[in-house]
This record gives sequence, C-alpha cells and structure tokens, in this order.
Amino acid sequence: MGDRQVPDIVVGRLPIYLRALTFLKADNREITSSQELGDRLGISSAQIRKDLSHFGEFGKQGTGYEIRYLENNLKEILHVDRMWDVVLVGAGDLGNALASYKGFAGRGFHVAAAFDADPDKIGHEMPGGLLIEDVANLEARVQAAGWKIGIIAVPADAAQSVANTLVGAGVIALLNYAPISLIAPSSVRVEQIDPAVHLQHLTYYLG
Amino acid sequence: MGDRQVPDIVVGRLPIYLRALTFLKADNREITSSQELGDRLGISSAQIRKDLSHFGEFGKQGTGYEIRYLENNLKEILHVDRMWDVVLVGAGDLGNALASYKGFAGRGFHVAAAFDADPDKIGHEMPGGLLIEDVANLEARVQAAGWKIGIIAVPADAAQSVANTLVGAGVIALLNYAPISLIAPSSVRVEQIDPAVHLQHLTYYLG
DNA sequence: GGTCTATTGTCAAAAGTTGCACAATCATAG
DNA sequence: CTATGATTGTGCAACTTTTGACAATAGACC
Repeated sequence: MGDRQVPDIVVGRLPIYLRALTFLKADNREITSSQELGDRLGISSAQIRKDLSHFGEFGKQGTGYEIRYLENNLKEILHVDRMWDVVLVGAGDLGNALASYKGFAGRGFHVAAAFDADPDKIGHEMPGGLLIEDVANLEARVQAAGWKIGIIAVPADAAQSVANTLVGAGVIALLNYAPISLIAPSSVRVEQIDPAVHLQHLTYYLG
Repeated sequence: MGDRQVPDIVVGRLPIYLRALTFLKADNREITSSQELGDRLGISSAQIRKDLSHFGEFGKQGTGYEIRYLENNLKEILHVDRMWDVVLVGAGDLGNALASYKGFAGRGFHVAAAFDADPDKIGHEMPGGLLIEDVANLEARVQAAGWKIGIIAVPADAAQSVANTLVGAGVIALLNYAPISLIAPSSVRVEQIDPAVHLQHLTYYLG
C-alpha cells in the first residue's frame, strides 16, 4: 500500500513487532512468518500482515519475512535507525532505574541529561554516572541542546509544571511516569505509564 | 445499564477515571461532571458517560457526579476497595523503585515479598525494608501465601521462566516489565510495560 | 517443466468503538 | 409553582478495527 495517515493503534504495535524480530535475530533465525510472529505475540497473523501492509511489502509469498530486512525497515519507519537523546527529569528511585537501564541503547535511545529539584542531589552523579543538574536550568539546557524527547519521573504535583517547561523549551514527545494525566498541546505526543493503573486494570478481572 | 461482559478497553479507562477523581477529592472538590473529567483527561464527555453506564447510574441530571460516591463505586468495580498483596520478582534498579514506590498503598496494592536470583542480594533488604528472598523458593512461597498478582522485573531472558513459575504457583495476574511478550494461559491476565516500546511509538511521529 | 506446499497482500464482511443529539430530569431562582 | 439552565443516560449512526477468505506467487521436489 502507501496510505498516508496510518492509524495510531497500528503504529503502537510496530515497536512490539520490532522487539520480537530483534529477539528472533539474537536466536540466529533468518526467516519468520506472520503466523510465527502472531503466535509469539498473541496477535492474529492477518493483523500483522495488514499492519505491515500500510508501509509496504516486506514479505515473500510462500516464504515469509527476512528478519533482518523487516527489522531494518521497521527501525526506519519508527525513526530508530538513529540514536535519540532523551532528557530525564526526576532523579528518584525511578529516575535512577531509567538512567541505568541498559535496554535503551540497543533500541535507539540515550539518556543525555538528568535534572532534579532536590539540592541534596544536584551536582551528584546517578548510578550510571550521569550528573544530576538543577531543574532551574532545565529550560535553557533543553533549548540549547535541542532535545525533543522528555521522560518525566517526578512526583505527581510537579509533573504538569515540568511538562510545561519541557514543552516551552521545544520538547515534542513526552513519556510520563507521574500518576496524573498530563495536559499538553496537540502538537505534543504524550505516553503515560502508571503501574497502579495497569494493576487496577488487572484486578477488575480478579473476583 | 447492567451488561455482563464489559469491553476490556472500557475497563482499561476506569483506573484513569478513578485517578482523576482521587485527585479532585484531594483538591476538596465534591462534585464534578463528565465534561470536566473529559477535559482533564483528553476524553470526550460522551465516552465517559457511556463507559460508566456499563456499570450503573452514578450521576444526577443537571448536577453531575458526586466525587466521593463515584470514586467508591469505581474502587468496588475494580476490586480495589481492599488491599492486594503483590509479589515482586527482580531486585534490580527497577525492582528497588517498585518496592519503595509510595503510590501503591493508596491505590490498593502492597508489595508483600521480593525475590531475586543473585546470591549477593538474597538475604539483604531492599530500600523499603523488604527482605530479598531466593527465587528458588518462589513457587513454594507464592503457593503458601496464595498471592494472585505478580510483578516481573527481571532481565528478558529470565522473564518467561519466572512467569511460568508464578502461574504454576497460582498467580493469575501479571505485570511484566521485561522487554519480551510473555506467553501465558488465557486464564492469566498480562499487562506489559516497556519504556522503549513507548518511546518508539513516540518517535514514529518525530520527523 | 509441472505439481505441491507455504505464505503473502488485500478485499469485503463482521465486530467493536466512538460521537451525536436529545428526552428526561434535577436544582435554582424568580 | 413555573421557567431556566445544566447535565445525565442512551438510541442510533458514523466510524474504526479486526477477522476471514482467497487469488497470486515463490520455492522445493520430482
């Protein structure tokens, strides 16, 4: 195909396909099929083929998909055929975990700087060796560096204000770990992660 | 109404409504409307009314929703009108962050135990004071305690095996932080959190 | 070269989800 | 006690997403 305007729900599945492909590659596999991917991911094979068809034709009839080829294409589509600097705000336990997370590097991301408001933390290093900077300098630093992606790992009552600062400084993609729904201009993409929300989704199904 | 079989996508929004209500309550507000909630959450007011209508009639025409009343009803619907013990596997940086996360208590969850495979960690305490136990005892401990909810915060290559152990021991709800898609029986609910997946979803929209 | 098997990409149908619009109704004010 | 304004719950229509089915075709084998 060649649609413009791919549904967001389709876009959201691509990183999962990419993750599965990288995993298969690490297993020295060279070819896979929509069937095999679907089985691994709990998704129907038709959906995988349909999703991919929004972006091109990546498979061969009778054979399937060349893993390395499809992986490269997905990386390109998702713009992770490059490294993205990410700015982290909040150097608490969660911030520490994110700063020292080894999984980002192989998937297109690099935590470029970390900020906090706590004077006891400012000037010290995070576990990964990153310097904790003063959140007062956040706006200026983001603007100067041109960072586009922010991760918010501050308490709920500070999150909206941090988000506003980041957006004001030019950030256009936010990953929010604070347990509130951020308000942002429609030009800014926001993803939210709240473990309690996920757990409560689960408990609905527990008698 | 009084449907049986509420769509899962509706269930997934309830925790977000609940979070917003708790937030409003903390602001000493007593009444709200579907309009106000929608504006705060970036959801249409009609959708909120329709979602709630699956479970009953909680509002008053002309007035709106009594915050405390709706909050209590949502807690009951989501089964978080009680505390749930949660078993945490993985005492790395992320496990530490989860164990010391203050946000769980007010929302129905208590990290009851933590396990790891690393002999250097076993027997020591996590930041929150929780003892790190040997993952070799995971199955027996889960079975004995009757825990139903597990959080997986181990590396990708250990995650499926941990999930299998938990499920074998009676866990029926899993929150998985490892970057792989877990396979589980259909009787087990799984939620996945992978920051790189969320970030890649965002970068699609970054030129 | 012809036959067989596997698997894609896509069309159309089915299923699911969202939004619109409005009667019903509650609270308030005159 | 009536008029006014606000806001719910819901039927229906519009829209979105998923599934099923199959022609097309690549590759393997005889």
